[in-house]
Amino acid sequence: MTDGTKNNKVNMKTLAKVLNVSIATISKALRDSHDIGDETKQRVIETARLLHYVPNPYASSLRKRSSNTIAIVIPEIADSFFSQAINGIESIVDQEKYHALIYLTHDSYEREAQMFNDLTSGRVDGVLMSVASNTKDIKHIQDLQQMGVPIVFFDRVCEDIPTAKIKTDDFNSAYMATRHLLEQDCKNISLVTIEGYPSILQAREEGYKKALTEQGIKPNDNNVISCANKYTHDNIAFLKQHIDTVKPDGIIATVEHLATTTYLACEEMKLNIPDDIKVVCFTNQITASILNPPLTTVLQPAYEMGRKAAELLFRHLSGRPIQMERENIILPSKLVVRASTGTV
Amino acid sequence: MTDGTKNNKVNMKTLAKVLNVSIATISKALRDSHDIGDETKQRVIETARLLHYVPNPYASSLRKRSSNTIAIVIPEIADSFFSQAINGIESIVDQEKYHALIYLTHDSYEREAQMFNDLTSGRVDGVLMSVASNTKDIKHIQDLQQMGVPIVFFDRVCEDIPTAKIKTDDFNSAYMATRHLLEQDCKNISLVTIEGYPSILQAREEGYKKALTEQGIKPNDNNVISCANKYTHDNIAFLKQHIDTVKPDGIIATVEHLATTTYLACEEMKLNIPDDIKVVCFTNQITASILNPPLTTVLQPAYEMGRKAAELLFRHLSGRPIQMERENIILPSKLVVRASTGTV
DNA sequence: TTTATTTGCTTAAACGTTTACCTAAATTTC
DNA sequence: GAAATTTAGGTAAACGTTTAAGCAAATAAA
Repeated sequence: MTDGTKNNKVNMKTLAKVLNVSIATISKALRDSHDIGDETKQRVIETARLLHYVPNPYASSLRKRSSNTIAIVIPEIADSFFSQAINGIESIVDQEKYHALIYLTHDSYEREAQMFNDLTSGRVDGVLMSVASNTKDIKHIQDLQQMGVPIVFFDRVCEDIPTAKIKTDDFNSAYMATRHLLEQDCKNISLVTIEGYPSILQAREEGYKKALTEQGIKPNDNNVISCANKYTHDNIAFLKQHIDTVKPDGIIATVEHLATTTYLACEEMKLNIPDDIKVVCFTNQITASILNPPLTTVLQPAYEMGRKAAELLFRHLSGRPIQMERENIILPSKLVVRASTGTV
Repeated sequence: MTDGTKNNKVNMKTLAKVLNVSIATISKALRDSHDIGDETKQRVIETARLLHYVPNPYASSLRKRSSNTIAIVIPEIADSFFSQAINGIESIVDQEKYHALIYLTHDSYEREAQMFNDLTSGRVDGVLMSVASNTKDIKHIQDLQQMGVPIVFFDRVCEDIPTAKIKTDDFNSAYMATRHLLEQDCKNISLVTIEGYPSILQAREEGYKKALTEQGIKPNDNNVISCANKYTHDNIAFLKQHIDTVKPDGIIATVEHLATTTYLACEEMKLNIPDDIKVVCFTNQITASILNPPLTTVLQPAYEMGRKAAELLFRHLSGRPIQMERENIILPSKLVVRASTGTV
């Protein structure tokens, strides 16, 4: 049976035999080495094309001790921020003719540590990552870095690792969001966040508190509620209970999936947004503008952050390394005001 | 300077030296070969752990001619369907201790063909893919398959390639969606779709037409409008013009980003959904239920499709290959009725 | 002319595994 | 107790590249 089994793979040996030159000549010709004459180069390139030669990446990586591959390590993917960030990353990876391995930690430290241990093998030339929210012990990250693998953090950075970081101004945008609610006459603003506390959520909480304090409002721990970090009905019930007891007139939801949670909780409680309660959410969902009512959002520059992170990594990778730890870039988020925080 | 340069990498040679055995013994011990005594195995495993030995994947892949890696080739990623599908895929990839390379075609045949040409190198053991909408020439796919690389299609399948396919019932769900609109008394239903026509959109169009025909309504080409396949303001203008001239009382939007387009077009034209015009959209966005008004959707089993596709691929990969071309799985989509198609 | 340099290619080792084949000792079988 | 088998390892080749080192012929410099 003439089935599709891995057949007649053409490699450098094949080309060498066909052209009656050495394997080294093939290799050098294809890499456009100065060692090889123009005419020979042309002949090699031509027959390589003719025979559909494609270099074996594993042989090449083994020998060169570099893989033309990076890892993208993120908590989750079904999230507008991360999928848009990947788009940004991909735009650079593609341009650099690199390859991207994708790893989801599901926000678990254990998985993250395990993945990092694997990456220790030399599988990738660099890592772009958003750390898991419950990662406290950072030894796995330090270990990988010590092996010489460059890491660039984006969004959920790890402050204790000296390397490039692409962040957005979480503190400030939470501050602005809270200010906005205060200006809309909210007196009792709750922050709906998630447990585990990645540092960005910490920053958002602090921005929120700063805005309150500035207005002479003493932040109350009862106004901060921590949900599970996934979209679940339990969160809705939990939030309803919070609203019932604390009776906030404004809510800041710190992560994307809490938008739906908040809206559904309000709907079930027959609370009108924005009349009874005003809502702002950190989200990149394009549907924000067609929600009921349109949702005021803190929009993160996801694509740009991914792109910038990748750019930095490749700048470090190609040519001489740069001083990664000095790159600490903050791209601004944007408060997009819509009907959920007032009459438009 | 004691900086983090690729240092003291511990490999099998190191272990062999430390334990005073041959490299072969190390290799066999770690793979739990029958050739090695239990005591030696333990010693090897122990020191490997102690010295943080992690096998070099490139050496291993080169020698074994298999990579423990698959490719995920999809048109785009900032789309709920695809990101949820990736979640499903990842659940299996992780379990099988495989690695996943991600490639975005941006719906371009040229990119897709180029990627497939690269994959010819043996970089991956298998491919999970959703084909680009403008892919007509399928030689690149055939070539890869002929090299012995198994391919599983999901969602946007290529019917002419004999291999496993995971689809959803596009024809039927479009039929059901149209029926639903008809039952809600729509008389003039438009289909808003995209140019390029992947086969699934073809199926959706046919389901739509079937439902109309059944009700004695002759499908009119004027009722089918093709937008650009990305979220753009031009699409909104284009759709507004369509609504203005054709005056549909029902709209079926065949891809996710057209939901926002449709809602915004209606809003700008001061058309009330569902009173003036009813809307159904194929989308997996969780915000559908909190839109203004909540959107009736055709919800695809994205996670399950990704998972199933990966399962099939790995069933083929591990153990004896299966008859891939006989696997043609159809997972049902679900029509979730909400306020956008009537009074709830 | 002789010597130095450049050009264009070859040889062979290396990257870190895996595995077919070999071997010597220990054990079993008869 | 001799022969057969099993056990526990070792040797070396192979996977497909890249590259340092070498070398003969051609060219340039002296």
